[in-house]
Amino acid sequence: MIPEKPSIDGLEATWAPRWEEAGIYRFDPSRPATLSPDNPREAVFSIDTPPPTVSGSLHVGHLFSYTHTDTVARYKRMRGFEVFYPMGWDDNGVPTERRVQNYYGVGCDPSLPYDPSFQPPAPGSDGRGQSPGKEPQHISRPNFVELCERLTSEDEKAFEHLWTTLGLSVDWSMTYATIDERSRRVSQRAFLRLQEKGLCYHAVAPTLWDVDFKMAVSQAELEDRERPGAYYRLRFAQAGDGGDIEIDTTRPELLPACVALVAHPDDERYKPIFGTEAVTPLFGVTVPIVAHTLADPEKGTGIAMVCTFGDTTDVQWWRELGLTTRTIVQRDGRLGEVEWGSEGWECSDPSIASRYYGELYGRTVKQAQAAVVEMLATAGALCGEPKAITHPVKFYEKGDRPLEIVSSRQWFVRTLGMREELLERGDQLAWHPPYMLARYRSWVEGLNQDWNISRQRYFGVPFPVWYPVGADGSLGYSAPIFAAEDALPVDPSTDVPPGFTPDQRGLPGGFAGDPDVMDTWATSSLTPQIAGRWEEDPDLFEMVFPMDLRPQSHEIIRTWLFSTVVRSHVEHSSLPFTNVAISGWVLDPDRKKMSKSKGNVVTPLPLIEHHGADACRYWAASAHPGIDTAVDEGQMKVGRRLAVKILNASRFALSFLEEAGRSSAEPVGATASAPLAPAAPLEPLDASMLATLAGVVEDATRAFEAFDHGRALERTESFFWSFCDDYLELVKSRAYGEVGGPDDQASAHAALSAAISVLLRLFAPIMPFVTEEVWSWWQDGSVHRASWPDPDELRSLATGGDPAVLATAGWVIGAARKAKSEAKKGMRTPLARLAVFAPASQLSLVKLAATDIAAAAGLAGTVEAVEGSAGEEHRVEVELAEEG
RNA sequence: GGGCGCUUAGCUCAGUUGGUUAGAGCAGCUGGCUUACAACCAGCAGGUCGGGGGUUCGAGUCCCUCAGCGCCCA
Repeated sequence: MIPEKPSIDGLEATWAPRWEEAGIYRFDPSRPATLSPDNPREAVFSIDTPPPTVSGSLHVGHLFSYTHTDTVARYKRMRGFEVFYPMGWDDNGVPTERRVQNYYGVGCDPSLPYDPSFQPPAPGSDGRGQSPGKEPQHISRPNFVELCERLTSEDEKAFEHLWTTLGLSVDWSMTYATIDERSRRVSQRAFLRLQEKGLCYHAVAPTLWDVDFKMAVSQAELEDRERPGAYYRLRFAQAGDGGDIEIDTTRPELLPACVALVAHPDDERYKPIFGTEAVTPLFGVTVPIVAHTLADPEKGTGIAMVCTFGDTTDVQWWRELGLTTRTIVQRDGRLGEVEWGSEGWECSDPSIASRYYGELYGRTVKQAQAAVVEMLATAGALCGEPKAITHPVKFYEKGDRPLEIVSSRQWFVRTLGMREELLERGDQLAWHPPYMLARYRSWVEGLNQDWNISRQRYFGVPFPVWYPVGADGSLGYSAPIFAAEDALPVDPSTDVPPGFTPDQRGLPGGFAGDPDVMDTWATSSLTPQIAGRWEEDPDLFEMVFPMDLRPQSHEIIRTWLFSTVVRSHVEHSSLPFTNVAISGWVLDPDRKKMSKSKGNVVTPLPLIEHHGADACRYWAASAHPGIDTAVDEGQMKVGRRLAVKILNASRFALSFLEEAGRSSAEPVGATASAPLAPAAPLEPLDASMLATLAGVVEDATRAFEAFDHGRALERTESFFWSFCDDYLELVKSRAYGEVGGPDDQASAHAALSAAISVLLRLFAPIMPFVTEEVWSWWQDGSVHRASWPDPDELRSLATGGDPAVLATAGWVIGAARKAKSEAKKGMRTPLARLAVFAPASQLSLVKLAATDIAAAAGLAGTVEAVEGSAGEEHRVEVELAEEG
């Protein structure tokens, strides 16, 4: 049944619930074995969905990149694959934790036991928690996690609403969250496996540290930011003969932590003094003068002071040169206590050093810098004026103050040792677009520290580890107690290790839980294992792993992609997925990067409400893989117009079938279930159109196989518009039965229904709503479970079809339209004469469609075909009929 | 500092191994209520393909170089 006045408005609300009810996107684990008994894996297309951070806000970038993936999922489903397309929620991590703390006015204390009767304080009226200054209520980690789960389930609803309105074809029965029980179990199991393989270790080491979050940060979470600074030139004394050495530093406040001076081994200026010693100004500490190739002779005076620790180069020098450690910066970013003269802090005069240091103790690094500079100036150890510079400073990507490097106990994964293998894995992966591999390679090549997976936070997956408490109350870090795999997931803050009783917690001879949680990437690096139910549903895991597709954006290649490759490499000796499709960023309409601080973030739902989901998807799908794209409502309007056109053109083409008295059950379309078999051979024009369409199907198929939905759409769309402008106009009269006989009319009807059937299926992955709506008028089942069009089937229908016939006929009626338009007449104006001047080969094409051309052009007589000599320009002469 | 990408009409972008006169949409202009569509349709106009050099019978496309923008890494 074709509605009288079809509309694209409201299709989302109609179809999204019907799809869910009918379960047409449900993954059927029994089907792959039916499709491919020898290797069920081959019948599956699995997608490692990016779990969005649910405590973050909805962003038009979500609409953009998830549409890309959905077009591929829909395409593969139509190709006959059983598509595994779950959704995940990334709730684990710092953003959620902060939100919960503010919202409920609570703080987490992992030393507290779980309180089953705990009720959260009422959230603040504005959702921002308790009144400022009020001391947060301290609660146990499990209680805190419950609050996080309560709040994130609200956020998840907003995302789910967006996804269903957008028409994502995910299987909602497979949804996971990165903090749910399975994710915790999988993360802990994978951690224990790392431990067994010796690929994970626990150590006190220099650690990148955010002084506000009071949390370790991994190399992957670093961000360089250009900050103003200054070079201060400090005068050191040479030990012994009393000469001076001048060094430039941007961090004079670390002078008390100086452990050496370093210059390049080839630097002639310093060669003579390598192996000798220098004395620090103010504090009188004797430090060695050493050589290392990382010292830059061009920088400052070419000799630098090494402090523990000012930056990652200091760490490298300290490690490779075997230097001593003098720690002054504490975890709160303030300078800690130092007992000058004690072991490790030997100096020429402890009382002087203590006096100077007294000015610095307890201050922030920034305050200490001002103080130390003043003291240096007074002491005459500062050479000249500070030289202002702008330089890159390392920050935690979510942090506000520069990172410090402190010594702390952390869990590390041994990634440095597997650099070569990881580079090989990157080469084995199919990258779309291919050049994104370079980002992975440059990241892996630049690794300079093992992956720190522990975070001093609460809302994350705990380490399944306890430590024995010694008789003196100290923790036995060298003898950690690991949970048994079959007990997972555990929370060591409430669960008790094997062989202990709850009352032994924290007591000498008892145990204590590891207080840290895993880095959020340590969990999300396992999304293929979590979604695929690793070791919990082996049949499923076999069918979906390694995943076929990992869609993601380019800024998390070094985090999500890298860490997922690491986990799969060490646990499964394989890639976690075979293809990665990288989406570009969405830029604001002025092509600027969107950010909250700029206030230019566009939210997606209003766009869908205004333009329709198909229109928004059209805009998103128009983008090519990896290319940054500006929000363009103009393109959405174009998409909306296309959707309306699909509706109207289909209504027109299909109306002939209804008029001819066919029911929807009859074989009217070239579908797999009902292949079209016309009674007589098709008219040349009809066969030409279908042959052209067969080529379009091939192009679109090739594009989708390369994950290039933009190209597939472009080819389909451009054919569709010429189909509407030229073919529909040419065939109209014959389809109405105004010209030609019953066979000619039947040919038109057959070609129209075949074309609409194919076009709807080509558009279905991109515009699921309007195509489903039209499909429902005349076909059984969902277009999204129909088979992808087959070019060979189309060609067999269009036997002998020559695409040139339609192209030529279109050129001729285009000339007629142009003549009418230039004469400022309406398109219905009849023609007195239409003559085509062209070589014989082209004229024969014109003759094949002459009747349709005459009818479409409004020509009463016949088309004149005049053979031109070779080299003569092809042209069409048109005379309009006299008025009246 | 090293690397990657981009630069084509006023705007947003196509242009797949080099091959007729470089395409589309939007915006603009001129027309048309046409029996699918006026939230529509038809037509027109608009480009020395970032600059320079090279390879080639032939370059938007390949090579070199320079510039601008963006990103990645250090």
